[in-house]
Amino acid sequence: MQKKAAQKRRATEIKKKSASADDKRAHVVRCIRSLPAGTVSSYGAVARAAGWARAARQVVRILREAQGLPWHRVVGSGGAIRLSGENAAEQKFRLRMEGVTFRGARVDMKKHEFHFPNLKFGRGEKR
DNA sequence: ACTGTGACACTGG
DNA sequence: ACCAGTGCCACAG
Repeated sequence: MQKKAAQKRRATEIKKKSASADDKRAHVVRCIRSLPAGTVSSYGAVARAAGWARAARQVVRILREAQGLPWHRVVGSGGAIRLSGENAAEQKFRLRMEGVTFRGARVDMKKHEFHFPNLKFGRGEKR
């Protein structure tokens, strides 16, 4: 049975290396999917909610790559639309369709920011 | 290995 | 309100 033990050891070692990044991605995806229509969140907030503080840019990457996500519900801090041209228009359009209101060029966060419930991924560090 | 780039965030003028 | 500078993580060249 040493063979089996060895196999297991190898497996856990591999997991130790690759697992975390993938898990984090999964958490981010889940957070985004959990955004109710008519609400928004920010890149940084999503990252923290997923237990991956300071990974706002990775959230962006995921938003672009992953399919079937309510990408339009994620904006920059303060409710700023960070896309440009057609994309920005598209996002604003979709948000408005869901009843989201704007204050000038940005989403009215007071009214629509979504506060993630305490999910227990891994404590998002503080700064 | 180093540099540049990105749908970012935060601080300080 | 607008801009730099800095920090951040991942990926492409």
